[in-house]
Amino acid sequence: MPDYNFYDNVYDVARQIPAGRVTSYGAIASYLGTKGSSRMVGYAMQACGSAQPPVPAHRVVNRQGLLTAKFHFGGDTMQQLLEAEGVKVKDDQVQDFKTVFWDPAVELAL
DNA sequence: GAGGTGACGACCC
DNA sequence: TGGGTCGCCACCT
Repeated sequence: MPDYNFYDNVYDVARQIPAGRVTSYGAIASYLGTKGSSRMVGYAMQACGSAQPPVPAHRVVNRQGLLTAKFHFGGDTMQQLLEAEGVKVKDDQVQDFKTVFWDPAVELAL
């Protein structure tokens, strides 16, 4: 791995999330080998606004499929974006979460 | 240089 | 089954 930092790694994985799919902070953290640092993933997302190209942070939710990031988007922006991609969102929670769940450790495995 | 913070997760009761 | 607490590690002040 080159000079890639933890943030860059998180961004890289998040940008690989296909539309209509979502993943969790822990899944990304685990894929990066820092599952214990799930917070770091979320923290990195906080700075995703400065990342280039922009990171689809709206496709990243917590382990419960809850739109925790929505609170930071500042409105229903996150839910609107997810629904626009085909992800059903109800009560700030992703419907059929396990179905639309995109695990980098599996999809990007090998 | 040290302390506090945080978009989470897992364990314990 | 649900709520509360601790741990984690990088970034900011």
